[in-house]
Amino acid sequence: MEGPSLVIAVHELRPIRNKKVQSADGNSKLIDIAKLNGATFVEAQSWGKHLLLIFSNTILRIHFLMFGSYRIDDAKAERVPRLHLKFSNHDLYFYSCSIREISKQDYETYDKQIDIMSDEWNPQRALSALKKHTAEMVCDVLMNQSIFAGVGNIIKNEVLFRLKIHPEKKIMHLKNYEHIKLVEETKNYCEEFFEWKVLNILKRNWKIMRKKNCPDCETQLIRKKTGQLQRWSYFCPYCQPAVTQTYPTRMGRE
DNA sequence: TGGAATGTTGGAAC
DNA sequence: CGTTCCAACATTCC
Repeated sequence: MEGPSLVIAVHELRPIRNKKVQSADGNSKLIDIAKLNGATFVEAQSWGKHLLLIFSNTILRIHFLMFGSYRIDDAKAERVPRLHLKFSNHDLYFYSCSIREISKQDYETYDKQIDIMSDEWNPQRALSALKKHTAEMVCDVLMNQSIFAGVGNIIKNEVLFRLKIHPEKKIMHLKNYEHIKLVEETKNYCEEFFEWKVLNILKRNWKIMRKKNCPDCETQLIRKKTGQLQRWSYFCPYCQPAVTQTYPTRMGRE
């Protein structure tokens, strides 16, 4: 789950704000579930890919990783939730996610300026951070959660295609204007991701993610695990040429 | 239908 | 002891 989806989660949890936990259960091992009984759920907040549940007596940090999910009322059949909270008006379920309790001090170290979905997100900080990671591949830097908190693999691939940048290009090999575009377009795409996700039309707006051919030139896309993170990159070898590579022949032309 | 995939972590290995 | 690497986890989708 990527940053924009977390913002949606926060919104969906608004009706439960300031409600008392009537009962709590689940199979989460790392938290003291009993402690939540009788506590008041104050509100949810997000930071990057973290969902923070603020209670009267503690703060839980939820990370959905690849397969995590949540449900309001509509429990999944035959599945034990990591955490289930019963309120007077709703039931809240979290599945296959990582849940941890964090301290007030941990909470205060969250820096909104690097959360791509925050109103306080600071593009200048991201830009100067790029200059500290010049020897790294752009695919890794975009997914670096201490630079672009909330950016995930979908956003990475879609942004790089929009900018026609090869995922394995090093930051130092990008032009100055490309550095600026990278920061700007990542924010833009995140906002669009959010809108599409709300309307349930995210996937149909993917240009390159899990596609076979380039939407612009029909060239067969490359699908490769790239960078230190070894996450799947989808890219067009024609539209997003590598630094040293010679341009491949455009499909349909010789 | 099996394999791929919106991700991070903890600990082994060096 | 610091850094790097990789297995583990878990579930939906096509």
